[in-house]
Amino acid sequence: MLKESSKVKKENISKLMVSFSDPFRLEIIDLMMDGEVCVCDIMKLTNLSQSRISYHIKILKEAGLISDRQEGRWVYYSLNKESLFLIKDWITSLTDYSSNRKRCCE
Amino acid sequence: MLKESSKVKKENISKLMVSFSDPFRLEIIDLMMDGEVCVCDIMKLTNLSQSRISYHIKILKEAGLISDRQEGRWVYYSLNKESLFLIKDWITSLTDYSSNRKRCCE
DNA sequence: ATTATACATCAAAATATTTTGATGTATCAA
DNA sequence: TTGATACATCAAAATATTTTGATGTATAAT
Repeated sequence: MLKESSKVKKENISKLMVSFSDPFRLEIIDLMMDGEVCVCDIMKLTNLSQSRISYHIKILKEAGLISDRQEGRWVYYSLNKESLFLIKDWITSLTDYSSNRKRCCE
Repeated sequence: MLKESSKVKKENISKLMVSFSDPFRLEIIDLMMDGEVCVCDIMKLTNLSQSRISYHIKILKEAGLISDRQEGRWVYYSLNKESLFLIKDWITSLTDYSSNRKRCCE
């Protein structure tokens, strides 16, 4: 079980996981593997509507999974590696459990 | 971008991510860090109703995140490490991107 | 056989998320 | 300063997920 001190982290994890839970967001994340993208890139590459993309981008941003950088009329989005490492650490903590004891109903 | 050959894997990832996207499921997963648990364990430790727990367990199971083992009247659930490694690998592939080129609108 | 326990399943209701199309804002080019 | 581009935001509609309470099934104890 996670310690009390990791409660804040756990809430982050929860938001990050939600941000991963939509197939279109996974597609957008996938596009960002190759580097920065702007909304118009995503439109061309996915055929999703502009407002639909903006909506999903917002969720990814609020979860802290992506960062943005404006340059003129364009906004470039890219994956936030720190968040990815946070998730990786959390998954690792799950795989590292060792005991296998039964505790059921007794 | 993921290769064509990893399409099936990608669908798995999607389901796994959805299974992580509910705070109560995260709690249940958290409990399983210490080893096997049965529904009655989870009931005691979380105060969620039995059918509610069964519902979430079902989603975790269908995503392949947990395995079950029946023993008499009890069903023991535990984390499926292979799935966890699958996710970890996918996250790693995201953190490993190197280029940072702009491709926007040109 | 009867009863209790542990859990699954179901349908309806409650709730949350996503999509759509319209409108708004900032930047830039002519 | 007009018009076009790039994107954000909004409210309503569409859709999906979650919760609830009831019922079902298998196992096991009496």
